[in-house]
Amino acid sequence: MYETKESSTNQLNISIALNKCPVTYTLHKIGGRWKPLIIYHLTSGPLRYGELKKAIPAITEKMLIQHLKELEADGLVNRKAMPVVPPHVTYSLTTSGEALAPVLNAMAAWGMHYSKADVLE
Amino acid sequence: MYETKESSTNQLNISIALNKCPVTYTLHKIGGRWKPLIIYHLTSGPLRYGELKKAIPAITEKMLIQHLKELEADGLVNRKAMPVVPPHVTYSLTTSGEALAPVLNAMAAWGMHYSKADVLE
DNA sequence: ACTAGTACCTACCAAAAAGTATGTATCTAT
DNA sequence: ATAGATACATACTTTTTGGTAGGTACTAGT
Repeated sequence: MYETKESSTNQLNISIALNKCPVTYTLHKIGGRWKPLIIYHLTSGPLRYGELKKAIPAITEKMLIQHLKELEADGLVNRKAMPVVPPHVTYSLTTSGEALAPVLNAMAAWGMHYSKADVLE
Repeated sequence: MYETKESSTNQLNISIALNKCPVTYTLHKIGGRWKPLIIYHLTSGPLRYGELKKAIPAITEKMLIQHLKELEADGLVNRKAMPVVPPHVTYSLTTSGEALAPVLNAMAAWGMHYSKADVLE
């Protein structure tokens, strides 16, 4: 009939793909719904949490902060908190975050070229 | 307490992100677990279904064919079936699929550089 | 005492992506 | 008649990602 494995291979497969393919690795780091946009906005300089929120109106605070935490944990983004009240926190790209520029440019170029009349799908 | 919206904004947000960000668009096209690997294997020339399967042992047939269908629908991959028995089907990159090369190269370069001692996470 | 401002946190739920198991068609060779 | 080869299809489940709704802390200003 139908038996299910105790532990799925999902996590395993992630690391297989990560190990086999540096592209998958990169994809894994920038692959959240709003991560490219966040990184893009930070390329022109550090921004405060609230400024990022304003720059990406459709994002919820939960997703914004979740993505920021992940980007920070992945070493792409720096968080700098000033111990004042009300809080003042700025986010900026790290060296490896800035090194993504050529990647993002290549992706943007391809995307702009091949998304003609296709975006509304 | 807890009320739920009739229709979630998930789909809406996808298209917002896609429209705002060509990088997100590109990400959307190559963003399946095994898609980069599939595309990579096709860069050296057309392959049969079974050859792709052998090239990526960890992938299940369901995911392989699902990704191939999506890549085909997205215009990145061509499917050519010979009406013989047993079936003989080859997959190859389209022009836009081949145009991903610089994107994948940039991603691979970044990935290889920044994944040192990090892959085992 | 109360409100405003900033940057979060958390419990819960929904939707999407990935994985498991099994089945199908067709012809050739045995 | 049966098995082998090839390229799928499909029903169902699990895992991950994203969204909703609400709350917190801390101080300054009124």
